Amino acid sequence: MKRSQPEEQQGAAPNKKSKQQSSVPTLTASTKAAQEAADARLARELAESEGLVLKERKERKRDSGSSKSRDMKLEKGNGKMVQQQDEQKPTPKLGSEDDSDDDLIIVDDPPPKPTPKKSLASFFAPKPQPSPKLKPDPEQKPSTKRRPSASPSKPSGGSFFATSIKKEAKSTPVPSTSKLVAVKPLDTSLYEFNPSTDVDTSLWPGGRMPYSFLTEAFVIVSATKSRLIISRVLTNLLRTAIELDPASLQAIIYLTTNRLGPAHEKDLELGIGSQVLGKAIRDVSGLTPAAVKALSNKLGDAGDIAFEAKKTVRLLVQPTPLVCHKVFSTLLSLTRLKGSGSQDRKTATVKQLLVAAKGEEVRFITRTIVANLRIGAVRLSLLTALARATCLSRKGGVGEGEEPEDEWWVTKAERARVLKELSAARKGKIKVKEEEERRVEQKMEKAEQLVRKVWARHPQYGHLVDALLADAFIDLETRVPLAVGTPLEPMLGSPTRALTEIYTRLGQRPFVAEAKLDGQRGQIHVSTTAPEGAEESGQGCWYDPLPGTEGKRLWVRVFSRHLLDMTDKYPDIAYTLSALVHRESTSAEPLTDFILDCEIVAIDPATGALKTFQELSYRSRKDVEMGDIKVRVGIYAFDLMYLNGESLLGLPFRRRRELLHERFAPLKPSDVRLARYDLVPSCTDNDPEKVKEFFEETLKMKAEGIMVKLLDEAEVEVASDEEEGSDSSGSPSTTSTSPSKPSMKRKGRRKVLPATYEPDKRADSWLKVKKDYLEDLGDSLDLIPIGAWHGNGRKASWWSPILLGCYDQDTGLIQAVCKCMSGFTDEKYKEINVRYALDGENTTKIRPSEIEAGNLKPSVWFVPQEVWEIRGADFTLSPVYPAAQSLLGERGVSLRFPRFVKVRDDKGIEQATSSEQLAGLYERQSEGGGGKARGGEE
DNA sequence: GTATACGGCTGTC
DNA sequence: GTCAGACAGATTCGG
DNA sequence: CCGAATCTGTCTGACGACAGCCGTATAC
Repeated sequence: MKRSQPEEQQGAAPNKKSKQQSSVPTLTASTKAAQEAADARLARELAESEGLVLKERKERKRDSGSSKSRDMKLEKGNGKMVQQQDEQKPTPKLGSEDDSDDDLIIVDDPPPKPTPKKSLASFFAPKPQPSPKLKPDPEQKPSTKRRPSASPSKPSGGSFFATSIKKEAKSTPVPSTSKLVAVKPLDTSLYEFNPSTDVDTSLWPGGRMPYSFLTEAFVIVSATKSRLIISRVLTNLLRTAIELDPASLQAIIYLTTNRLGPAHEKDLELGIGSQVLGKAIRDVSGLTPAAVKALSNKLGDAGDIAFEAKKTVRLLVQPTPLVCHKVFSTLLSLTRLKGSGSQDRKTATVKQLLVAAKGEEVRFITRTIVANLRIGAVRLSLLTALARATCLSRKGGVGEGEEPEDEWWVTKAERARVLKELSAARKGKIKVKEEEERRVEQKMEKAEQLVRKVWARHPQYGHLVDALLADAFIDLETRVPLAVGTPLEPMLGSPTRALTEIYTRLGQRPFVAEAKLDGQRGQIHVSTTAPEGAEESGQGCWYDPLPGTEGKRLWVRVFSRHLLDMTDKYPDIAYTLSALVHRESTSAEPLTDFILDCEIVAIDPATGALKTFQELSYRSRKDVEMGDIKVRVGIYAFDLMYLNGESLLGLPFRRRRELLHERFAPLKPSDVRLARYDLVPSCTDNDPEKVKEFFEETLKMKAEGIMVKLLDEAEVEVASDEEEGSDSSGSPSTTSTSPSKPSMKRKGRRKVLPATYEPDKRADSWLKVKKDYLEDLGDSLDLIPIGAWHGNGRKASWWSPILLGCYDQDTGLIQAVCKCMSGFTDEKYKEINVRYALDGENTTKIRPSEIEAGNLKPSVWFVPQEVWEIRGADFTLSPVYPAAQSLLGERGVSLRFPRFVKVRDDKGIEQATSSEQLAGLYERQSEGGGGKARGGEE
């Protein structure tokens, strides 16, 4: 790849010789790649310094005087450690700077970076009081409601800290954690909170942020639903990291977003789920499987279970505190455990973590391990927090103590002014509405927008964080640019319930309707000059033209919808692109690099007919060789985000589409082993009849429906009701002569719909109309609820999912068809709980003989008695559900995307959808006819 | 020791 | 993929 | 005119069917 181009430098100025100021280090392709490599290296090093891969650790230790001697123990059997923990009895000596006598992995390396100063803290900080209240914040309405106690583990009332710490203090002689508590709680107002004085770092091991500190933030965050509070806590958390332990920032971010690295990085699977973890919990706590099971039914969350289970365990020895960056690198190291015996080693490590974790740490480390943090904050909350934290605690770009007031930086002085204003306002002294605060808020919002924008185009925390730490927001977009080789978040469409809704949403603005093919989304990156460093780091792949074919040597990388790297799943795609680039190489402007958005669909290589999604999924996923491809695919392109060194994201769809059609005409390689390349079928005629025809056509080719895309930016009225199209087309400045009826509530606000490519947005300028959204087209069945499982998390007190069956009229048996958990309101769940109460007469522990359910084992069986209408998208051939199996052969029929619609009071179980009907519906579907498929209706 | 069946995890929609 | 629930902010209504 | 009620946009989490992959336990 060439020099990185500032993306979206408006006006498509064709030639931009890298105009970066030399003073602003930019993240060019090369540095970026180098960066990725460095990331990887760092990760490796971290991991190697851990107990698992440890090699030269001893040596290093010896050098650095402060070492602990026991690492070796770890080296032989991790599994033993747990036991040892329990048995050792030396009393922990608090605060002695060598306080780790026991040496679970995750501890104690001397800090890699100079320790942040922390002296001040001890002066200003009053004694840490262990009860930072979750107080409603001064400038916000007091909406600090706790979550309903549906998740039973949550502290109910009172300060959680206070209680948890008290307990801790009781059970352990030395309440070391209480010393780590923030002197001001993390939900302190942003204007008041000041990491360098308000956090007691005196016990931070080596100056690194302890895991318990992070956990505190988690506790507060998960105790509230208020986004404002969440954002504030996360902001303060990141600020303390930036100011006191920047080296941990990345680890902290990954830990709170519950990821181990960028999505597109390979081999980041933990391979640990609730089962493996359950075993670890049993081992550590000594509880019986039954006891754990009971907890599980009650709590419905792995972390809560671990927390409860661990309560019963008394450790004689206080484990050394966990530290954020170590926890992270330990998790990363789990990722690398492969091969025979790896399972045991993994559980051993997990057990060590569990043993080392204290109190709330147990809950969250467990959730982290099963990749379900349930904190009410993921990516987006974190990005805003990161932006705000950078505004408030910026590191880069300024010298020590310097605080220039500029458009980004929120200085101490400004914060003080806001505080003053707020307190004055509270006393009623000022009429003016918090001007100062508004100004500062706007500053931070601007920063949020920027960070989100940059993220969407380059979703990689490592790069983002480094860039922010180095130079905050200055030229951020060019330093962390859209780049070939790094995926961008895909643009999404918003669901649309009816074809007519297109016009109420878009008026008469010109649009294109495209077939929404049923395959797998692909984001294809191609370059004739690979991004530097890409090869070493194993990203993407060079493809030489296949022997005997025309092609061009190309570097290719393919990403999935969630940005996972699936390059080696589709070599046939790479070769096709090679042929395509070769074809264009004689044109005036040959293709050098580009990013395509497309759908990859299984096809019949002979006829080119599209095949079903299920058939696509038969394709192997790893290291596919051209020789043994069994499932042929076609590439159906629908958008172009980058072309020959320039980002096209800022162009209207009309232009992007033109470029796509001009430069990327269909290609049917003569070599059948290659993928076909085509443009997605589309219809530019906006006449409602034509659109409807097209929609039906797409159904015939086994598409799910259509995507409707606005061609040019437009200002549209948000529809009042039926008022649409007819008038709203022309001048946008309708000034609304208070439209028609005064009774109409909304008088139609106007809003701008961009036709640009908006990564990571479910934009209203893309509308997806799927057949199963449509009232009269999708498949709906009438099924009998026959069993259920205990719900998890939010649904821990309900039955969820619920097993459903159809009625086999020949045998009178009820055959399981699918599970269903979507479409129920909380109200409905309550009703279900009443009717199918665990000890009531409508449930049984053992399977009623009239139910046929294969190997499925729900927690309860329902006595069949009612019929529910269930909607789904497609029928699938199922290896696990017995429905209609006798009629179809080896496999039964099940339903894709099942959801509850309503109860059919008018039907008895004999009138439920029958096995025959099911079989019929499946067969009709595979014949390819669309059409109405409604079971059980007379 | 090798071949096979199975359970668990992850990722696609 | 599906869905419902929840918060926050914008808009409208009621007095 | 202001506060309450209502609507909208956006985010979050709780789970569906299936497929392949991987490690482990079992059979030969």
